[in-house]
Amino acid sequence: MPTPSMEDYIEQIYILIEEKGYARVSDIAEALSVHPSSVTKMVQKLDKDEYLVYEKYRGLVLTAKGKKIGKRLVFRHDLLEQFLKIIGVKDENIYNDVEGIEHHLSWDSIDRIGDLVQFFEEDDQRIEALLEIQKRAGEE
Amino acid sequence: MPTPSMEDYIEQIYILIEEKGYARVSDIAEALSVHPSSVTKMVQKLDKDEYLVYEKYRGLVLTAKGKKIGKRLVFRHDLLEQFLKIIGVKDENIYNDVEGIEHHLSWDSIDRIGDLVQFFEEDDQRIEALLEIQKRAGEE
DNA sequence: TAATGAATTTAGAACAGAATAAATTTTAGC
DNA sequence: GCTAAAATTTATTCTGTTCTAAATTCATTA
Repeated sequence: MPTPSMEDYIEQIYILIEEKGYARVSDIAEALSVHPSSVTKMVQKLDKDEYLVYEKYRGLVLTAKGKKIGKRLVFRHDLLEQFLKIIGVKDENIYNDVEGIEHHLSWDSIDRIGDLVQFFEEDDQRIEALLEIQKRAGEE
Repeated sequence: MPTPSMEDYIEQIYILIEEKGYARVSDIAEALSVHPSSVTKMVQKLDKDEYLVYEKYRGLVLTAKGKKIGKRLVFRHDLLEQFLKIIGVKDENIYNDVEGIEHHLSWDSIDRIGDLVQFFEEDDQRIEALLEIQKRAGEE
């Protein structure tokens, strides 16, 4: 099992490769707001645990295992963003909150939140009713 | 600002004092599944930061600041438990998930989740509809 | 193809939180 | 009050992640 920090790296590497075809140390460092030397160290660990294949100075490629996990992590991240957006959390809080909680929810919870998103997407009146409650709560 | 770990301790101390009138090092250790020596160290830090007053070997009392925060933390924890329960997360996952995410959500998100709980409590049909979606999703 | 600047890696230290083991203090039973 | 057991504390070590600073490798271009 990857640690939360390892998940951050795998997720970000997956996104970078999806977007640009490759993931350089410096890109990863920038995206995660850490120093390049931290990336190198973590990438060595991810190689040892076989989430990716890393060649010193040359770059890295996700393994099948790494890709599979990366894909799920990105899905989870996006779902949580969607969820917070739907229930009306301010944009400025969404990214940090998702970043904080994504590593700490069971897949059971993720699936239930998926159903919940579905629930609201299926019928606009539900969101309307929720907004109504928020207006009421805000006035108190 | 307390760190997540500090929040765990403050929250648990608040609960113990609420339940039994006091919080011994060994009770805190047991409740948080850490060793007593770790509790001592953290309690010293919480004393320095004025969340509580600690007297070596004798015990501790929350300050006004500690009580106020403890109360909010317990409220937040309970709300998140309620939320996961409502959306159908299995009991066996609820505690760990709440424990994991409670320290990482903005109060904006907490408030929106509060509204959401309200939304479902207000009308049983809403929960029914959600259950329906879950049944459907489970069959696929 | 040699030099320079950019990117990467290594080595070592910091930091937070927790563990272990040993020492100290408190509490209970006699 | 004294002693044994329980609770607590101290001192030290460990783990995981990050940082800094220095060394190395790579890439460009002249």
